[in-house]
Amino acid sequence: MDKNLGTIAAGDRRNRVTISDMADALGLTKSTVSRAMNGYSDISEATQLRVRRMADKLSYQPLSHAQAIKTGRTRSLGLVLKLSDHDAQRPFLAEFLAGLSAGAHAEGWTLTVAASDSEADMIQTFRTLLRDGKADGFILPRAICDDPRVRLLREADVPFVLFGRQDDDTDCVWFDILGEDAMRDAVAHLAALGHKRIGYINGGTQYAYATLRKAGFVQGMRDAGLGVDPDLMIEGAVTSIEGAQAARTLLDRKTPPTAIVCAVDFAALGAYQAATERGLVVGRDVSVMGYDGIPEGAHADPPLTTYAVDNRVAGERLSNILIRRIRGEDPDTLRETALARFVDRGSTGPAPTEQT
Amino acid sequence: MDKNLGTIAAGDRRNRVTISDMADALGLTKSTVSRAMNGYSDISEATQLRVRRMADKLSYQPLSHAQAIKTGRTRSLGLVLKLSDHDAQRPFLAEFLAGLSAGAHAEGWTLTVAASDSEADMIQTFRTLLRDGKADGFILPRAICDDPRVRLLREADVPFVLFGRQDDDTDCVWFDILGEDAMRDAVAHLAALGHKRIGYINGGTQYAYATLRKAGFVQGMRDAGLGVDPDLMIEGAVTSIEGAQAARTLLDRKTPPTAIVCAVDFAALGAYQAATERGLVVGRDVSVMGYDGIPEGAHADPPLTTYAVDNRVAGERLSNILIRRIRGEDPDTLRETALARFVDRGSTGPAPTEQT
DNA sequence: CGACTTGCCGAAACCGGTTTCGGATCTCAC
DNA sequence: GTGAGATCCGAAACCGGTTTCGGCAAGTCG
Repeated sequence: MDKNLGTIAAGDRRNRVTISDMADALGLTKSTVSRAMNGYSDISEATQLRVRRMADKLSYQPLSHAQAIKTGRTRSLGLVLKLSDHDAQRPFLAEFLAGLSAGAHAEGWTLTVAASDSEADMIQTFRTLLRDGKADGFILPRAICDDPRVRLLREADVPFVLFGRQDDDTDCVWFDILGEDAMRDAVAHLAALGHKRIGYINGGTQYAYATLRKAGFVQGMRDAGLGVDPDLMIEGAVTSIEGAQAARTLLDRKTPPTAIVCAVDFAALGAYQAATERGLVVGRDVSVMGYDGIPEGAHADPPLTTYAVDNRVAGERLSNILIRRIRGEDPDTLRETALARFVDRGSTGPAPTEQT
Repeated sequence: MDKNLGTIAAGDRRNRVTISDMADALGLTKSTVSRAMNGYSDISEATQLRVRRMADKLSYQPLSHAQAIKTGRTRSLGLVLKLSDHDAQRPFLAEFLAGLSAGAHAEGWTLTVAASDSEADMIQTFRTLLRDGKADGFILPRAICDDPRVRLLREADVPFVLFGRQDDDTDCVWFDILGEDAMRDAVAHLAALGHKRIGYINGGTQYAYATLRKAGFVQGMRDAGLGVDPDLMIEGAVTSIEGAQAARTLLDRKTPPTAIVCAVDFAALGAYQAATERGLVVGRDVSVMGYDGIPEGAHADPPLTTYAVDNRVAGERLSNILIRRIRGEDPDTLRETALARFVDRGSTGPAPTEQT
């Protein structure tokens, strides 16, 4: 057992075990230790093993910024937040960060976070972070169509991973939740309850997910043998205000829907309000389903039936994928998806009997 | 004008301007350039100026991890989030991070973020980050009484800055919002509306702010010439559930309060629910005031009157203070406070006329 | 049995900075 | 005119790693 386990204070920076200590302890040279640690094939298996064993006996880990000066890489992942997105990502951010951090930490990496106000600012932030070697690759949350970040990083040949999918897959890895499956399932759920006129409130059309979820909804309608009425589909609601507005439009149609599927929970909560304004009881007079699993949904009245996304796991997977990408693994093996979890709460019910 | 402004891509890591380039361009040696950049007094004023001018002509900035290998410092700030806090800090996190990042960026620093599940894990995270030189100092959000993080960092002699205040100020710098002033002001506001029986729902007692805000409330009551009734004060409500519970207790007293001041917005929203359950209309039958300025408050019915905290500014100030602390400025000049902004919305009204 | 690989490791240069040490020049008093 | 300081900068070592290059010993082949 190592006895200096207790004194891991600041002074630790001084009596940190270095590669020279390793070399001395093993009777080898620095270069051999280094190449052994990095798995070079010109070091014998036996020596590699001996070095590795000594490494975790002395709990030696190369200083990332010491390696960086030669290799340019610091074992850190970059995350650049865009402020205008914040309203939307607010509920997820904490868990998402926790996941990212956990995924990075598991491999001995760290997470560098920056924020930017404008898009131009964001691009500049990427460049600075890269130039100063503060990040070896980037996590890009909220994939959007024809993403400027993707363009930048691709042409700069810098590794990145998307949260969300992208049309052009070349050299592009991602993790995503199958929102389209959720939307399809939502329709099936409602159809099973007897609903025939089902409205759909989509999210921001600039985001990649919007197209997918909408397609999922349409597919669900087809699967259920229901007609798709363009008049019952509205785009671009990501806040509860926008959701309320959209729901008002839907509920004021001549033949209003008996159920509304929302691509975003916030919009669904807005739909609650629109329904209440019209004297409709959610879950009885009109069914509402959301997607995201925001905590506010659980406390709404009635609790919102939705598809919950595990943002912690998403973060973990994203970090892991990005690290493997940076290490050079084949992009084609680095795309993952997961399913949203159906949370059946009180906001859906049997279709009200017709009484035109 | 520099012509390679367009090619700031990844290759930039190669044609980055180094200290040797600087030395060549100036006809000096690396050591002179280095000492000039760092303001050593054995370099003449004239030379320092010449070097600095060339530095921003070539836009030279020393590579932080190259300096780190000798100095041990990487110009990066550490932030360790504790997961169990997340529910509470969720609404603020995005803006807080944006502020921290902006404050760091303004000085050419970066932000390293980590998350931890347990407290033991958190301590370990601090140590790892320190040992690997991933952070030169830490921002500690949510100051708590007898903070274990403070103990650790203090004995390790690592710089840190608190968001919130601490009893023991020695070598300890902080930024804080004067919550006690807000609470005092809230009482004055209500007293001016004729309220005499005012309830108080405090936040988590382990947090430093709870003591302060409570004291502010008490002071406000005294200032208004009102008696402080311990039966109308409840501790430890940080969620809307806990707030509802506390408000129920208050509203079910023999002589219930006509107004309730909450140390935390979430609790105030819970109070809304408790009031509604009892057929009371918030803003008419009972006044409610909160603190924090969460966005949900603005959309509540009626919109919550509260004291808004600017978490972006807080983050900015915290970064700035920490950086100056790391640079060695006198701690006594590095403590700042700011005021919460009163947001008068619809949740308060004149005290109902007595009708016992 | 000698030449040619091959496997394995050491020596030394290098990365981009910082820091110690010492030496050249200049000033000034005596 | 000279010795003592003071001023200012260069030379070189150093930090903790990586990488290139070359050499030695063992194995292979004709």
